[in-house]
Amino acid sequence: MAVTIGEVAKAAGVSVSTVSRALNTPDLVNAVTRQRVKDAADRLGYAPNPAARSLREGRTESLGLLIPDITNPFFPPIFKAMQERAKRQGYTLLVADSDEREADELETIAAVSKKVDGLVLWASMLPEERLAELAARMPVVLVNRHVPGVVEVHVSLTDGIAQAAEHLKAYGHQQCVFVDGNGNRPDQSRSKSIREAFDAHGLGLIEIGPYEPRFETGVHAAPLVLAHGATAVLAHNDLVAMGVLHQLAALGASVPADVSVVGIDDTLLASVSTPSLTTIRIAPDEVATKAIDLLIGLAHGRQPAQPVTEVGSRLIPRGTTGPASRATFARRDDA
Amino acid sequence: MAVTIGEVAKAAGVSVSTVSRALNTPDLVNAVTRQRVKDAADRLGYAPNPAARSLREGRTESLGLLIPDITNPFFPPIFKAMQERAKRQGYTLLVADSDEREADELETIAAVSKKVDGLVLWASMLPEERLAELAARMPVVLVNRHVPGVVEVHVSLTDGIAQAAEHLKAYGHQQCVFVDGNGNRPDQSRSKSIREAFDAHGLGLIEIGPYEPRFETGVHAAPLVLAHGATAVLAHNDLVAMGVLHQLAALGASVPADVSVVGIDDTLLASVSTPSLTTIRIAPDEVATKAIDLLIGLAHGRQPAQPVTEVGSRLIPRGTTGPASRATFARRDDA
DNA sequence: ATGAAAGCGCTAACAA
DNA sequence: TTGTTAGCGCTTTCAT
Repeated sequence: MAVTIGEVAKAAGVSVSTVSRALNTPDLVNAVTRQRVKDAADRLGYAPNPAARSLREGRTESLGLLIPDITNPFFPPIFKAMQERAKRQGYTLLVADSDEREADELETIAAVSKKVDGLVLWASMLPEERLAELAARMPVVLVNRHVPGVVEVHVSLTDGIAQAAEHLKAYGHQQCVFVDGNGNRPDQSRSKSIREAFDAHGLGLIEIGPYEPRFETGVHAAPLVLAHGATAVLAHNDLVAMGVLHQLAALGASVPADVSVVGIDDTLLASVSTPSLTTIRIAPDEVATKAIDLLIGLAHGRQPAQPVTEVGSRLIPRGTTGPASRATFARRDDA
Repeated sequence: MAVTIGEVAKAAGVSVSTVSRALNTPDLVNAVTRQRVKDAADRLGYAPNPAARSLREGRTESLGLLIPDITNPFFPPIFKAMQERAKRQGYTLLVADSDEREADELETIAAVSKKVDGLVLWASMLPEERLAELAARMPVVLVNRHVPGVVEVHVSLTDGIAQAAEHLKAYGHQQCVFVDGNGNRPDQSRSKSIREAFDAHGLGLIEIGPYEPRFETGVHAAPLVLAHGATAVLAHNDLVAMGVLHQLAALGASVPADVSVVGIDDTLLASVSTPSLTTIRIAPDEVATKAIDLLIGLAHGRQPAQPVTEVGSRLIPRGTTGPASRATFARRDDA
């Protein structure tokens, strides 16, 4: 067992309460005693036992983050930023991956909830009532789910999508395809805001899906894009976009000469693809900071003024978008 | 505060020790009492307070995993597999990202070590003595670091590299470039085993680097590959390989017709690239399982028979490797 | 300014 | 088979 407060007390020739005070509320102890205690603590390599402290205080100084799938390259930067932010405020961040399965998510929450002071639930699969219940029992911040009365950070793609529409319009595109990869996840369909933005810019939009947000979805979608005679594709996310790029190449269509492609998320995939992928970026640091700050606030009993915090997005133009081809690939094929 | 063992005891009309026993060592209590206790516990939604249990038991039922950078797509599957494995044995896995900075790593270890029963340190940046010290104080499993006497899982690229050499040889390649992206990380240079394997197969090998393991390293390396007249590249990892692919395309060289490219790690990048990337795979589940099992063993006082456990690798042939071009790209350029 | 002691929730002696 | 109780390490009254 490690060194305890009692041993420090003995070494410094004071009582345990003095040690506790010297370390936690230094103003309450005489300067020389304080120094003596601190020296002893350093010398012995004392560190408070978090379990004892938690038991006494009823707080763990830890936060939990539940995400659907850490292998989705969208999440690691988020986690990293949250961990950073939490650490700066003296909290440890505990991540858990729910694998997008409701049962696993429940199990994980059960296992983790008692070990943390609050939870960030990202795109939870749980039904609304369950989330409401949970939020009534402990501090909870939802991301990309909406439950009335529960604190939420809402990642809005509106700006990024509008910019994408404008970008494609400026390049002369007229007919686009949106590859929906939302499956049947709650509260997250991107379809509506995309339709609105494209309508507003007078761009033709064909939606296909919903499918699962996988590479193969993009592969599947690519020939449909050509068949529809569209010159641009907006994919559900970067991974799907990569599938589109892959299959367009296999079909002999070049990007962006024949077809322009836009992703969503600005993951590592976007920057390493060839050509590099035009995509819509949500500032991971901003979401992370807001969610963590809100959660720590809740853990300290501070309810935010607004239950919903918005985080914006923007287009990152890269190499997969360009002028619309005069003849669509399909028609050119006929020639 | 949540429901305690005392409340369950009262509800069931028994003492707290009976509740504890009914839940932890059911054989020690009368069947009907046991049932009564369990019912009461369920009804009240009782879950033991982990802080109290930890304090009492001296164990946390948590494990820590320290990795250099979670945004490296190599790690998420590892984490996921470890979390899975740990969960199955009743442990919570706590990941922390050290950002490849020794100071951060130390700080993180300080923050986390008291909250867990043991640590998996992946490619730690700490000096050997520090690791030895730490391992003397608590259960530690090293991955990709070697410190005498400390339990270690060693990921061996030997098999995968040998298969890559054989694969390239069979395709008629004669001159290859290895892009070293190891920087100055301890114990992890891939150079030696690569040289040995290529020598053994009579393949010419030019090493460039060491650089940092980044996309830009691959971009930088691509023209050098052509300048050396090589027809194949083995990159430090998939990310570097992606850089090579990107820049080869920019230089007008096609893959695999002009140059074959092999990565290492078999990350998501490899499967989504165009063409898909031939790479060397280390089974993430195997490393994860071994490391976690070893660590849990140590936490229970079981020293492994062998301090070092080996995990192998194998080549995953995909679309970036093919027959060597008769004329190298550089020479063809002269024509 | 400092010390003594209670008590957070739990498990495991020890008693009965 | 069950109950009583000590004690894990810590913070915080309450005294002094």
